[in-house]
Amino acid sequence: MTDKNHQSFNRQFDSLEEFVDAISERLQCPVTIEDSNHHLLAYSSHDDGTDAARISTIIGRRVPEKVINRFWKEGVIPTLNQSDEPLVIPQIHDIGLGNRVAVSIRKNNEVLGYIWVLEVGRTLTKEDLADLKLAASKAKNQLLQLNMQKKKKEKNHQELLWQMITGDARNHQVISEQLSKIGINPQKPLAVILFSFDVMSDELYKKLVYVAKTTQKINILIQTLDENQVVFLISSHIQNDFVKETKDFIETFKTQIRERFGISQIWSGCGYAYDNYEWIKRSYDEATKVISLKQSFDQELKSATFYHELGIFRYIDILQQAEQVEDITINPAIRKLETYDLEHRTNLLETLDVILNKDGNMNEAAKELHCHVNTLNYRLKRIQEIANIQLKDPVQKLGLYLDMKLFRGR
Amino acid sequence: MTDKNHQSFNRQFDSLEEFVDAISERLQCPVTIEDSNHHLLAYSSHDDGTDAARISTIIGRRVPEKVINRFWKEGVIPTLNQSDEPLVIPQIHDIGLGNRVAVSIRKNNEVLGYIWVLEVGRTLTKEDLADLKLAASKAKNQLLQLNMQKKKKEKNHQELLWQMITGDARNHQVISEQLSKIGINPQKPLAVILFSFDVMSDELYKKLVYVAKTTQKINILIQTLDENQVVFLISSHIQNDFVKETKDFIETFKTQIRERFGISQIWSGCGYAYDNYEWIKRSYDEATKVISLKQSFDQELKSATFYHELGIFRYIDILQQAEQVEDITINPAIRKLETYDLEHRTNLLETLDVILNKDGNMNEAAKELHCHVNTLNYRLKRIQEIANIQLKDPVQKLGLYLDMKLFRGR
DNA sequence: CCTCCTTTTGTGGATTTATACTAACGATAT
DNA sequence: ATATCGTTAGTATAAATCCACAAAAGGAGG
Repeated sequence: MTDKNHQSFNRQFDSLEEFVDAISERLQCPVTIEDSNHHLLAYSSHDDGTDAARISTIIGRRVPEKVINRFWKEGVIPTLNQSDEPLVIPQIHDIGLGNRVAVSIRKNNEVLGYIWVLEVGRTLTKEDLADLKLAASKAKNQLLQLNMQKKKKEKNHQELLWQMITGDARNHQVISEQLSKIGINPQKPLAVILFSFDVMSDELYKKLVYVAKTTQKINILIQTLDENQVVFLISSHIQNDFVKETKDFIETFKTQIRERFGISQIWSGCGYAYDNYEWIKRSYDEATKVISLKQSFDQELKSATFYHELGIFRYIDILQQAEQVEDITINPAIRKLETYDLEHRTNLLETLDVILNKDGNMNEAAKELHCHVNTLNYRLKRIQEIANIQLKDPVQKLGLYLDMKLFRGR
Repeated sequence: MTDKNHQSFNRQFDSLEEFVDAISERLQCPVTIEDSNHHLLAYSSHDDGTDAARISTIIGRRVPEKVINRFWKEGVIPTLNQSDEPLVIPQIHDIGLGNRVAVSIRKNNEVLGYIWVLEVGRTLTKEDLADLKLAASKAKNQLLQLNMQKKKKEKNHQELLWQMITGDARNHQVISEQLSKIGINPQKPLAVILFSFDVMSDELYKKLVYVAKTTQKINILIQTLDENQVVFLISSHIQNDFVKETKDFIETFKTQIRERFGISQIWSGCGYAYDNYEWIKRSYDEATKVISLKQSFDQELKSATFYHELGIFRYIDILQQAEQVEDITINPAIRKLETYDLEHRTNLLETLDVILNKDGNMNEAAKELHCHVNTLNYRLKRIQEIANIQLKDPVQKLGLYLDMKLFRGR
């Protein structure tokens, strides 16, 4: 490294832009600095050749999701996260990435961001790489400062989120103003998503937020941690797209958490998106209920993400409480089937349960029970005879369905 | 009338049997005496010729239901009830009735019973008829005495019934013993049937009990009146037959009340039949709930008679109460359809309701809505788009069904 | 052992249901 | 007026469901 360069990295920079230009000048290549979430912090201005990925990054002010994802799959980001050495990355043509070199900006073990150098026209020498490493260590101070501001801001955001979900902030107007004050002005319906984990740590939480924010499938306004639960406040565009996009997000999120960190036991739930911000608490409560009910009825609710998809199970706990108080007897039909099953070593009650779960679709039910459709039809006939019920009558059918669920809960 | 005869009717008779033999002797025909419910009280012993109906009556200790029914249809019994004149009834061959003469035994306007004279070998003269009328007036005293015993017995019965349905008598053993004490020893499951009327009077109550007892479709152990409601304690044979027979009884009962007294607004309900007599109160409560729910959901529950046939509606009121307390919002799907209906002058909400009531049977639903099946399919598709729901998912479908019912209750 | 009863599985044919495509109509906007 | 959209029906065809019947397997009890 030359003295000149050494000095140039040591001097005071007014801004990150000046700094990135200095690196670019030294290496004679386009340079980009990102934060730990791959959001663009600064990019060198005097760039002759730039690849598609860099253009997208600059335009979108963040690295495109598919690029991040690819870097994860290729092991690039994990490697960067684990060392402060520059990493040479060969070009990946199909997503428009030229040859580049990257290094993480870090304080001890915490990654604060990344410097990316695009190798345009030349290949970096060992000396260049050493200087790049030096530059990364110099960038640390700048990013630390930014990071502290960000953390402070986030604290404010989180406090507001807590006020909203605990019901402390009750007035739509007030909430809206406070959101504006901290730079969030959605003018859109807001909803709460929850993810619940078996274990939780500060480190894991950071990873989760990182993944959630980098999937870019959805607009996360505020996030926070509540014991083992991650709370996201999100904004929707149009109601219908919102549902689809959110489901997509949750799907991707879970997949990536599983692939990248090997965690597959994740419960998720999402409340309605409400225009009126008074109801964000309700959205949170709904998301909570989704999770707790999915934990109790994982089979029945495995395709449910939203509160409205809980269907009949929204009422289950109300009824269970009332049942206990009023001491209503178990439906005699169920009791009779139970007795019959015991006496004849049959499984009519389970059969009925499956039929009800499949809403009378005998083919599906037969598949699940590994028996012939006709067998199932025969059993159904017997069930109706024995239990003295009429499944053709929707009223009785629904009643039995509920009874079965309530019955199971004992 | 001869002095001899006159005297013979005036003398003291030790029993109704002696009395009926005296009439038979005088008229030279078989004679039968029934109480007001057509139960056999006495019959003449020295009978040469007897028709099928009389044999059945004597064997069964009461007049067969089809005979009673026929006499009502022919206007015989109404006529007898309205006058104290003997009535000559031509033979009705198809139910085995020969020629006969009947007269009501009455005290003022109250009918206490009937005397039947079978015209075997001879036809009664005017003089015979006058003597028969005299005999009827003499029988009054005997029947009045019987009637008073019966009423007293009934009072005891009713008191026990009240103890059971109010829960005063809690112990199975005790109830069973008390039933035995008053001559009822069913050793069978017992249930409560209720009939509720818009108006009620002592006279109507008597008529109702008369009809209920004479249909002979079911074994009524005790009956009583509770404001506008008639309460029957009934015993069952086998569970399955019980349901069928009871439904049959209720059907017949309502038909006859309508045909004979022109009353068609009748609510009915029946509780389970319980082995354990502690639960007779529960049977009563169930019957009460059947009636009140049928009054609220007459369309949905028009085929329901028994508590177990209430299906999902058993839970409706629990949920409605909880809804009020917790102030749960109306399902957004319903709200959206409502809005859409208003803006486009459509009936999607009603359409959904019918589809749900018909449990997804599009043909039936189309019939009810007077539209083409394809139209309905199209509407369903639109409904699912607009409301963002998925009726293929049974969980959502059931949830919506409940929401619609709860929603309607506002 | 056989017999009776329940249960399972299979077959064939009638009926119902699902789906795609099309014609037609009326309201609304251009 | 013309085009477009949402709506209603009709037809045709494939898919499924339903139903009656029969063969066969397994168990309980004599």
